[in-house]
Amino acid sequence: MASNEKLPTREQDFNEWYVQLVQRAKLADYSDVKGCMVILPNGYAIWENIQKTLDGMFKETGHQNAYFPVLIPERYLQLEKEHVEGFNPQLAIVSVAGGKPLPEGERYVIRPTSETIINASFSKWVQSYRDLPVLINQWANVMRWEMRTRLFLRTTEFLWQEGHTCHETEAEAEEETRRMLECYRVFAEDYMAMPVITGRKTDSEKFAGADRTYSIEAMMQDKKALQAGTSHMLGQNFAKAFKTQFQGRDGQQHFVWQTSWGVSTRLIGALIMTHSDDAGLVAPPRLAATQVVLIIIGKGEERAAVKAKAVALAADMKKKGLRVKVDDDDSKGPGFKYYEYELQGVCMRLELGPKDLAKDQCVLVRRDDKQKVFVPLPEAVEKSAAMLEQMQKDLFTKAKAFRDARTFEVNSYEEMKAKADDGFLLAHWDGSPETEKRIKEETGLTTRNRPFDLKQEPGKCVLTGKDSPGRIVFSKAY
RNA sequence: CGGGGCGUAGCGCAGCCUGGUAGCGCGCCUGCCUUGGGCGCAGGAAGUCGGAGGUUCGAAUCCUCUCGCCCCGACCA
Repeated sequence: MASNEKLPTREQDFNEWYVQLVQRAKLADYSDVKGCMVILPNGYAIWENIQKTLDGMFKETGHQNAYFPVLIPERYLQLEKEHVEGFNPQLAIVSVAGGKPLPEGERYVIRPTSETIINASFSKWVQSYRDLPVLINQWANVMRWEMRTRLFLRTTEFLWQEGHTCHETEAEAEEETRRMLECYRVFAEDYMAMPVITGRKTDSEKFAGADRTYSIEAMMQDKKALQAGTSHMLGQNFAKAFKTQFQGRDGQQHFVWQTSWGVSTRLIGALIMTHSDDAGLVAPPRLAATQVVLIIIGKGEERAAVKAKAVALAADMKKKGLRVKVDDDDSKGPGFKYYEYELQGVCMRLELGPKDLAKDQCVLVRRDDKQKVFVPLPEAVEKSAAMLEQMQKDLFTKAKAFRDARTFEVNSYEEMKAKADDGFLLAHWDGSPETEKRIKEETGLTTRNRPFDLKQEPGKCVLTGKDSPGRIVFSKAY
C-alpha cells in the first residue's frame, strides 16, 4: 500500500475501500490487541467534535456527567435475567487480581454497558419522588468480546456515551427515551449530515433488559443499514433488580422508571461510509478535524511573502472559529498535498501562490465537488465560511437523495427477495419473531425499525399473508 | 467456532520450489534542486526473516510444533 497508490473504488470493493480509507486517512489503525484499534489523531479529533456537540446537547436537556467504574461485579450483571443472558457471550471477565485468583462470586466483568453498576448507585441516591428525575450521562469505554470486528463499526473496545435516567412515571420515562432519540436524530442530520430513520426496534432486536428500544438507522453508500444510535425505555426491570425505589406522593414505595441511551465511535464509521468518495474521506464541516488547509506555493522570497499572507489569513479564519491548518512544508509539491488532504478529509483547501498575490486573489476548492473557485483575498475568509456551510447542507441533501432513491415499498416476498440488496424495503410483517427469523435466514434481511413518520396502515405479511399492523423497514445491515 | 489468507526494514512486497553474502519499490536522513495535481539528482541509515524446536558443515528457504493478525460465514452497537 504505497502512499501514492489510489484507493480501491467503492464500486470495486466497498469493504476494502473502507478498510484502506480508514487507515490511509489516518483515522485509525489496527493494534496488536485482537479486535482493538488505535484511534489516530485525525480520527480522534472527529470524536472530540462529536463529544463536544452532543455533550452540549445533553447539558441543554438537563443531564450531568458522572463516571462509574470500568469493573463491574459479576453478580450485578446476574441480577437482571434478560440482561445477563444477552451480554454473557460478550463478556471479558477479570478473574485474577493482585496476583491472586478471585473467588467465584467476586470476579469482575469489564463493563459492556453500565446499567447494573449505575443502578447500584441510583438505589442509594433515590429516596423520594423529590429526588427525581435523575439525569446522568457517562463518557466511557466499554468492552464487548466480538467474534468479528471492523474498524470503528465493531471493535472489542469502543468509546461511547451512555445516558442513564430515573423517572417517577412511565410516561416521563417514555418521554425521555423519545427526547434523547430525537436528540440523536438532530445530531445525525444537522451535524453528521446523515439522514436517519427514527423508529422502534422489534422485540428480537431490542436491548437486553429493556422494555422497548428505539433507534436511528442510516443508509450507507453500499445500501446497507447502520444502526447509529439507540434509546431504551428500560421500564422497571433494573429498578426491581436493584431495588431502585422511592417514596411517592402517595406515601407508598415505587420502583423508578428508567431509560438509557447511547452512541459510540461507530458514528465515525457511519460518517465515513455516508459521505466519502474514491479519493478518500469526505467529512461534514461541522465535525471535520480540519476545515481549511492553506497551501503555500512558491519559492525563495516569493514564498516568504505568500507565507506571510497565508498566516494572516489563517489567523483571521481562526478568529471566525474555523479549524485551520497552514501547510508550509517545502519538501512536498502542491500536487502531492492536494491528494493527501483529499484523502484525509480536509473540507476545503486554499491555494495561495505568487500569481495569486499579484492578482490579490486565492483559489478555494471544496473537498466534495473539487471545483476551483477564484476569490479576491479580502473576501477569502467570509467566502470560506460560507462555502463550508453550503457544503454541510449539500452533503445532507445528497445523502438524503441517495437514501430516498433506494427506499421502496415491497408487497410480495418475491419482490422482497429480488430487491434484497437494493436498500431499505418497507414491507408488511405479521409481527412474529418466527417470521422475522425466517425472513432473515432466507433473504439476509433484518428488521431495522418501525419508523415513527411512516403511517401505519393494516396489510398482509409478505411471507405468511397474516395480518400486519403496518410496514416496517427491512434491510441488509452492518 | 468453521473456511481462507498473510507474518522478511516504518509501509507494500520479492526471495523459499532447487539450503550457501538479506533484496526491490515507497517512505525516512543529508545535500543540491524544484514548487499552480503525486518533481528530480547524488549520497546514506535502517531487518533477532513472527516464535520455539529439529534436520544440516550451513536454514528466510526443508520438517514439527506454536503464536499473532487480517478476510469470509454464524453472534452483536
